[in-house]
Amino acid sequence: MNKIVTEPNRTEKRSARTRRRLLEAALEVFSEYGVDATTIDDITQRADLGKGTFYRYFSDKREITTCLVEDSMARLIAQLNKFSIEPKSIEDVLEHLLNVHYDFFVNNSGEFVLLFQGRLFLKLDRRISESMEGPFSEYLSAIESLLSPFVSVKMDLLRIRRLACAVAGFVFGYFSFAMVGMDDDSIQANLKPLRQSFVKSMSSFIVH
Amino acid sequence: MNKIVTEPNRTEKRSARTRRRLLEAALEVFSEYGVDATTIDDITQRADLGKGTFYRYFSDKREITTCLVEDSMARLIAQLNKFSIEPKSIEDVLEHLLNVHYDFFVNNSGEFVLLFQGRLFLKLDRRISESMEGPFSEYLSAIESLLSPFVSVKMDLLRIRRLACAVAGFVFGYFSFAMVGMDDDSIQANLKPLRQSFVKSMSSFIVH
DNA sequence: GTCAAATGTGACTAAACAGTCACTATTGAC
DNA sequence: GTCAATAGTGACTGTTTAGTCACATTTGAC
Repeated sequence: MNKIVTEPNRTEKRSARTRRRLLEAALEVFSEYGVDATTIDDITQRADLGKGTFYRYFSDKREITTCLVEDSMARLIAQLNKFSIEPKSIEDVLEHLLNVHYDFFVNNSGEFVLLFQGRLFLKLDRRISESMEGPFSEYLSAIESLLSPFVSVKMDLLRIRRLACAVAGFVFGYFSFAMVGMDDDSIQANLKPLRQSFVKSMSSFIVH
Repeated sequence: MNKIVTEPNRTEKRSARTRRRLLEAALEVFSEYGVDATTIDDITQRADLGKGTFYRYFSDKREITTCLVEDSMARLIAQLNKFSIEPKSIEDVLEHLLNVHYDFFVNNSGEFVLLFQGRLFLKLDRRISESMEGPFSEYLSAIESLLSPFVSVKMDLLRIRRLACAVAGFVFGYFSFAMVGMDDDSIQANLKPLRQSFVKSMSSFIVH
């Protein structure tokens, strides 16, 4: 048998690079103007490509948005599953959850608007959102998996899902308010003590 | 001097009613499709009025959005300033804050999308958001006023504003996640214990 | 080099939408 | 009732944007 995966040639490299440029440009303009307000021309102009090139890679704005959301979610979930030290308690897990979210959005601030709007629009614009149930569902499942080893078997799945909602809601909501009118240092200085308090609240909520 | 405020005649009543119908219709479609995705035709069709009628009362979508936001904010702030019992401690105030937000969004779920998107879009679509700095600023000030009698004089304004951001962020963020896939009873049953924990965290954050 | 296959392009068409305006309907004053 | 003033209307125009396609450019095979 010949090798199935061949070395990518120049054409394939160019194609992959163009696709990447489109995705990067879309993320940029989405975070500047918002997903809804962004046009295809905004994306191709930012990417310094012709408009026709966009339609060679994506059928419409919904599709590129879905790609970006899935990619962002996959990276966020990967971070959630990567521990620097093995968690010993539910407090460790919660600290980890908040740390990962914080780091993720500080290092990828563009993703914040994308994921947050995507989530909020679930019940709004069906055209874009239907294809996003998947990634967000996986996201909540990932949080559930992290928590489940530390909660009693008696605790039902609904309760864990609710906790996942609360953690995610706290982080997203706090960021959405803090990011307006606060510099990075302020956010960090402020979130730290709140985070500790929040971990304690959440823990006591779980253990009931 | 004659009375300045005369009894409204039929024409004035009709005019007021039409304006109200437009505002109600706009709130409905905003919460269904999102503010950005809504067109003027969506609003007038929902209100069962001609398109021209819209432009008789509002210059564009930005203006009717601003009206709705200001109105919602005024009612939310009024609720914040109305206590059933005099607060005796910072815990009482925080409980009150969370209760008011909860009741407000349960009874006016359409407003949730409006205020939340409005807030989030502050840094996105300048065309709509610039006129909203005011209401949201007043909102944060209202929260500050409630808290200030109970915090030490040493506590700076920035810290209070941050707490206001955290409270608002928590409530908005939690709702945004909880409202998808949770019925009203679930939200209520779930938010209550979380709310108590959150009040304790916040209190300790304030007293340092 | 030649030719074929793939990628890139922007002028073009079609559709959606904002905003206008000459007209109709309703109301108030008499 | 008449007339004037105000409210309501939807077909119309101009603008913006999505999506297409005939052509240009780049690459791979030979």
